[in-house]
Amino acid sequence: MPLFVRVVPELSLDKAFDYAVPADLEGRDLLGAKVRVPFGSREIIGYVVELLDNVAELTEASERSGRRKPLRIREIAEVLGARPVIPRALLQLAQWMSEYYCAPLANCLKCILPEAVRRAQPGYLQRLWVEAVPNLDVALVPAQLARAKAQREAWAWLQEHGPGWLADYIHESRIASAAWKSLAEKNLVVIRPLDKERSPFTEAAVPDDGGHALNDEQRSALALIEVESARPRPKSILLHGVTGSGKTEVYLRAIEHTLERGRDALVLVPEIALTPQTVERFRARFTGRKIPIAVLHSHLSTGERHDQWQQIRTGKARIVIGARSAVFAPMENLGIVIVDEEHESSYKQEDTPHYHGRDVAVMRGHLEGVPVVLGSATPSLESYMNAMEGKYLLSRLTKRVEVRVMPIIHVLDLRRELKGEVVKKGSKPSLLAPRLVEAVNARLAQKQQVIIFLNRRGYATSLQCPQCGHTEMCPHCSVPLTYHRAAQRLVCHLCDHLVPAPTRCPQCGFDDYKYSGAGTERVEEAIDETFPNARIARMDSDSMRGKDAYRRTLHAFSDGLIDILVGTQMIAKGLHFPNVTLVGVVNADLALGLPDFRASERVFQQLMQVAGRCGRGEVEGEVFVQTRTPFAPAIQFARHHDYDGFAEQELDFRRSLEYPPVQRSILITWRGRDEEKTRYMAEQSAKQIMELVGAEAEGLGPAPAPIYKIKDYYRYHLFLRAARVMPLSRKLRPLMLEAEWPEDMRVSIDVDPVMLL
DNA sequence: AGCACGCCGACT
DNA sequence: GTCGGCGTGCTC
Repeated sequence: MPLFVRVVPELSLDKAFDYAVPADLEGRDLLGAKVRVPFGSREIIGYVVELLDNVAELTEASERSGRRKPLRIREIAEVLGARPVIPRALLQLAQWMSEYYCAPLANCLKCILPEAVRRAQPGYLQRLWVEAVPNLDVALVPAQLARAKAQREAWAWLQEHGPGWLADYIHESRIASAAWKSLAEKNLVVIRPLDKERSPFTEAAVPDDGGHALNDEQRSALALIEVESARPRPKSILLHGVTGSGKTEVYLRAIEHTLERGRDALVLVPEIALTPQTVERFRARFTGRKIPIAVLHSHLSTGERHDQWQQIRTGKARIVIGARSAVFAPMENLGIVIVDEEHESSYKQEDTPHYHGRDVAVMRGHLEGVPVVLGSATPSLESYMNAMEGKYLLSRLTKRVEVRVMPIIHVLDLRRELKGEVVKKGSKPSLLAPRLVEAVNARLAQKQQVIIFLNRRGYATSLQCPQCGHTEMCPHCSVPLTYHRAAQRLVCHLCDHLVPAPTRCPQCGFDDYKYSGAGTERVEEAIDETFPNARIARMDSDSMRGKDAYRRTLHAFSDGLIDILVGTQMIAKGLHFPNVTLVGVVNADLALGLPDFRASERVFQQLMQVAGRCGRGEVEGEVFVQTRTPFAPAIQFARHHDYDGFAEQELDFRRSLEYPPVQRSILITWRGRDEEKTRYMAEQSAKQIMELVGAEAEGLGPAPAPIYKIKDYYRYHLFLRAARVMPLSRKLRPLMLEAEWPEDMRVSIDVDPVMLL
């Protein structure tokens, strides 16, 4: 019987507090329970994260703070709910994350319990709404607040932004809640709880597609999963299947098998792939059989999320489909985890804790004794290496279903293709090589469809003066501004800084300013000119602002109302259009130039991914890749559809430089407004870190980050490499969590970083 | 996070 | 003098 428990408060407080268990609560299942506890002069909500059996275990803090008055241990006031809100396995998972990713436990618990669920007490769908008292003589107010600066600011904020959610305003305006409350007490504003409305779930009936016969490869993949499911300590399985090889069918069968065994299934997909299309595929198979499916994605309202979560927690949902954070779905009867497109970098969370959905999934599977299936046409080198070393099992699907062949990939060397071209004064250089144009025309003539792909990030249109070479930079970030033609503006992609596009060069005054580069806008325009009779649509995050725009464009394309689809990443993923027979890649070089050791891997993955978009129907597909570096390994191996070849050579490269996955890595970033101070802090604490880790890790830096400044914060990196992460994390964690940094200095620690910018 | 405590400047 | 705003520190 535990005498004491450790509780993490439901506050943005990265600490745990110990409480005594009163006699009347003995025998209750407390681990993971939501509790009400006394806290200073008030009572708060918290979660029991540990059971302590004797006094000796009580707060190590009592030793540290021992010099002061002895610690008083108070009792739990109440246990909320009949059983713990956090399933045991998830609590363990949070504890592992906290250690591995060097993050506060409270922070990891937040990942596990969605906001909507944590706030879920009586008025769980209510939030505080603030608005000015109507019919107030606005002119008189400032005088009334003459002595209250913060309240004046809050009042001004409200005048400017109108009524809104109090929590949002406190956050955005950085004016403390006290000021707002004072305004309310002075009857200048009204703060009241308001329902955040919940939209009903639209459930269209979908016919059961019954499933297709499996080919030999699919059958053996399934067999492997089934055998593994039966083991007490199953290994994770890497399912390497080329695009169009029927991975999804294998998932569906594996899920069926799991359900038959009376267990539930969790499916993770990348955020961008979590489209109605994807979910349909699962619903088609299972809803007909009355198997409830829960979906978790970022666009759910608070209420919807809460509902879905409860469905899962109470065991009603048998299948859960969701993006990264769904890895924490509170299932208690888990039988299998599937991570589709496991190589996707969107599985990595960009803020603390910097966890990787795929890796957390693998750990969850390990903790719960269930197999984790990692699927991809282009596995990450991390997973590939794990498979080669026997840490994961490997299953392969090398053939496309229904005897469809892989598309032929033509590499067009732009340096040659466009050589003969004379760029006339005042005209723009061609974007598409004549051979590509010819091929597109041929396909259009046969009433087939075409996808033109370009990488927006690398290919953003920066503004360069043809006379002096001056490039307009963002004043707050060290990146060039991007030209948006429709709005005639220059925009920063990092901080959204926005200025009207200048008509003359700010540097030398040159007034025949040409906008170079080729964003989707420019490509669409060029394609319009080149193929005047084709119906063209553009798809990128700018043109797809509306909620429905995405779906409608895809429908139009699928119905054959569009001939050429131009777009970014968005159209590279998982779309299935049998009539697409040609894919053009405007420029494959972009990402190769990035200061990131994974650049080559990304280019390869992207090319394979895009190539997979065509030849999914009866007619053989064809891919044209334009590049100025035709002999780059990423391009050559992609051309031959040779994943293994690429992986092996890339792994050699990583081995020679001791980069991940051969060595593991941790990236520490210092950010500060003052350039000198930031550099100094980085150097000082880097020195401290290197002393601490000793020979265990090798450190590169501290050095200015590749993107030196973002939103007016200067950034310094320290890149640590080591054979193993956990020992390093254990050493770094206390240092990172306990260190006190000067005001306006932020430090982040990223274990297994994906982006090094 | 929120709530005490305490300092400080502005007014009955 | 004293009232209320706002900075600091602490909560098992």
